[in-house]
Amino acid sequence: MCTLPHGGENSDKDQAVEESGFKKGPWTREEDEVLASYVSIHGVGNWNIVQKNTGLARCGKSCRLRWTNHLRPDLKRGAFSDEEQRKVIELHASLGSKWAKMAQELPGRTDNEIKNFWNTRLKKRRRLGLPVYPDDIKPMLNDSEAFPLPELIFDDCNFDLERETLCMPSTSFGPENSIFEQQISDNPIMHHPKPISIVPENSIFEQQISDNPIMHHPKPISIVPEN
DNA sequence: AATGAAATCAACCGCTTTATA
DNA sequence: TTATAAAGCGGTTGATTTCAT
Repeated sequence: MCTLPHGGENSDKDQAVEESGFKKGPWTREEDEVLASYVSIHGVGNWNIVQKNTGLARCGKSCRLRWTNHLRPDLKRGAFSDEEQRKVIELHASLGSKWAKMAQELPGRTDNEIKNFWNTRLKKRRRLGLPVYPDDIKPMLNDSEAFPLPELIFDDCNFDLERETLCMPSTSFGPENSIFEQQISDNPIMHHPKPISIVPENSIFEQQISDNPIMHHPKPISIVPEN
């Protein structure tokens, strides 16, 4: 593990290299290029030897995270579509805070993205006193599992996904969830889509692919497990 | 235009799970 | 079977950006 002592950072964060020899903080374009090139040749995994083989001053954990969240060629980027938002809500209702599992159902999205999206949304809606779920989605988990913080939640409100507005509050919610189970079987959105490969416009990867011949990936990477 | 608040995003930390010798 | 390393995961933080006043 690349755990580092607290409070030991240099003032120049970008250039800071800790006692352990590993650098922290934002990745530079050059570091991204080194890591992406390495992965294109050797594939993913064995993150701890990346540093040894490339000279990157990053621990394996940091390399894995950077690849997973930013350099993977199949990442979507950009705002979540209405459909994706809806799916995140549905998945959260059924899984709770299982971000990695949720990411498996949303091709091109990372667990970190989904987590950030959800936390932002949750915070906003709590502040506005709006229900976390639209009225047609009931959480399968009990309140404390779905929402660790104590919270007054209105339910059975008509929720406009686009405008995020509360239309008509009525009753409180309970743990019953038969409606949701029905939705999973009825709703085509809930069936796993096929993995797609997208290279985001203006991404580092796009540029590398066009600039660098070794960036033509020998191994397609799927983030969605085969069913 | 300046400023503070809110939102967003990237990255780290620490714990858990899985793989391997 | 056990110990260790590696990988995975969720929570959290802090920097930056955007928005409102």
